[in-house]
Amino acid sequence: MGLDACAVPAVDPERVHAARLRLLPSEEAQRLSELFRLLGDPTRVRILYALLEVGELCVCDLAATVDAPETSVSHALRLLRTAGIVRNRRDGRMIYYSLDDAHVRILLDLSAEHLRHAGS
Amino acid sequence: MGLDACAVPAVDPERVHAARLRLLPSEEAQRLSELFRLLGDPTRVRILYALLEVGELCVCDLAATVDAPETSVSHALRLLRTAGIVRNRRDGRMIYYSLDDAHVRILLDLSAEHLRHAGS
DNA sequence: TCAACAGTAGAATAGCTGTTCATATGAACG
DNA sequence: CGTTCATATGAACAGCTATTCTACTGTTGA
Repeated sequence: MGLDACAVPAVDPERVHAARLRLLPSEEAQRLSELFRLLGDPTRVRILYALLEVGELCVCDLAATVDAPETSVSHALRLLRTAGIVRNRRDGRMIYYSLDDAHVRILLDLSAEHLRHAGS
Repeated sequence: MGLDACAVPAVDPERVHAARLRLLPSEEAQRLSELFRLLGDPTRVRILYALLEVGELCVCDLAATVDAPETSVSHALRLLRTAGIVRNRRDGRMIYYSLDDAHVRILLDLSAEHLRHAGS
């Protein structure tokens, strides 16, 4: 069914074929890796956990919380916002951020849980 | 309790203090982000999903499965092995890889599940 | 209207990262 | 032994990315 375009010689073609049938499509792997990549930065992870714990914070308080310069936090937030992971709301001169993705929230929750229980 | 070292002015110091108390330690944020960073590459994600589905594959068959050059796959596997995410086993001239981290397995499972159900 | 403030946006830079090529290891097999 | 096969390793290079500095926008309040 047109799944064979491998330029690499296989040792066990049968197993490879089975694997390729069950493997997630490369487009989804792409999207998933992009999500993980966004979580792959200490500042962004701390920002997300702060939002997970507190619910909503303005940029200034987020910066104070994760102890990073405001500009840096703002840049991080833009990436997360573009990806639909966080959402913002203006109130006066302040802009409040919060989580906006149930998927990510579960991922963070699960990971925090495992950090607490496992050594690694 | 020595949690205050923020060079950033806070608007709502009380909320910031509460957030800082509940925030995961920066060392754990570091480790967690390193894990996510390893998952933040399409080739590595596909390798891991192939192993998740099939259980065990040699480098050659992994390369055929994810359709990437063997050298590239080998490099990716070294990163994952160093991080304790995969394990290898020699059998003759072939080396078989498999998942070696329950935490990561759950993360992958959960993410695949959400990819199937949600649009994003 | 003007100054102060919260945040955004852009450019520049330095460090990291994935890929590729070339070479090395180590096991099988004649 | 020597060749072949499966994989690992190291170096080099190009592209990406996080950070910083600077300048800008939009809001408040006098």
